[in-house]
Amino acid sequence: MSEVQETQRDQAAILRFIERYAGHLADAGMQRMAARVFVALLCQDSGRMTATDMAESLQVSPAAISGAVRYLTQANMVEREREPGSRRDYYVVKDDLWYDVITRREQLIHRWESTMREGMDLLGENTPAGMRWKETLEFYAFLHERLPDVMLEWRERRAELHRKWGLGD
Amino acid sequence: MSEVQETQRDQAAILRFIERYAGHLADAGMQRMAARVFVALLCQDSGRMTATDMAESLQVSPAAISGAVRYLTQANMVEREREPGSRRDYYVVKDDLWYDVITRREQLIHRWESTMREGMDLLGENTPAGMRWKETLEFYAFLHERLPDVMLEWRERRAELHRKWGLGD
DNA sequence: TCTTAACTTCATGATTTTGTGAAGTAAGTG
DNA sequence: CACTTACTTCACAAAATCATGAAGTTAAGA
Repeated sequence: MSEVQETQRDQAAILRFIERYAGHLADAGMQRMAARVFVALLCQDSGRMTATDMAESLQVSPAAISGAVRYLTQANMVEREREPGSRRDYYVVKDDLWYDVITRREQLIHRWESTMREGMDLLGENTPAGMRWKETLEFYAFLHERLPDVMLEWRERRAELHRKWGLGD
Repeated sequence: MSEVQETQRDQAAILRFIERYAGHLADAGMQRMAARVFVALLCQDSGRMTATDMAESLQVSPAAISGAVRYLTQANMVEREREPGSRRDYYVVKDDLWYDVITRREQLIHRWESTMREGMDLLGENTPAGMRWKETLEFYAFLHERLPDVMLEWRERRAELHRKWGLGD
């Protein structure tokens, strides 16, 4: 036990952690494999991995990785990078990850607006049910209006933390 | 066409709307049947329905409703009410629905904290990967701290709208 | 007490989702 | 111009999820 270097990581434990946290994300509606890949990426110091690395460390087929990274890039949670003169794709998590994730999700919800408006019209704008949808539209408008400020506030807090942690922004 | 009363609702269209909006919620990770039941409830003037009503209007079995309302009550999106001296359960959506839904979801995420902390420790608090989880913990702490204010702000905005719409708060 | 209505639970079948292996495409490398 | 590596697509099988009917439970009402 004492012979193990302190900086050496317990890979098995990290894999279990990946499964556990990916499970949380899956509970919240994310595809399981995409969640695994995403969390695995978050556990890399570099925040970068090739598809081959992922397949190997998660013990799944390259095909599964292919599907997962398509989901993640479409959801804008991960970016694909290719070094010139190489066939190897690197997938990388953004620097200010949560800013992007939240902003994205808000945009998704914003696309439900037209459906809600239709519901309101069908039920009648001045009926109790119609007004419930009207209020819902107002709620999403409120979020759409207010969230950017809050996320900006986060950016400031984050910059401050990085200063404190000696990361030089 | 002109013989139809203006206040009469197009039930078929409303059912299609229910399916459509429930589909959005399902995309966001909610169980399909629970989403249907929830949206159906939102389309009632009273915001209340019995399980039997739901089964009938959505054309599904009582068993499916039973499962869906269990999900919804556990997720605190809907409340069960029983009138004394009756065997009929009414399910009802809260008045300030979105306040509760958002607050709930935030609480759910808060429960992931211990998992995240474990990840941070496994990776080493001072490694780049460990610091990413540290930052994530800070982000959720930020939300936990900031969201209540924002939702309170929503309550004020809502009260104002209700005044404008003549709903007397 | 017996009947009936309201709801739940459970086993089952159907559908959907997920991950795989195999085949295919594309792009560096010798 | 072949060879190899990196990745994607596709058909299929395994697994998970979903909704149902049937049986069970509880409680009101006769």
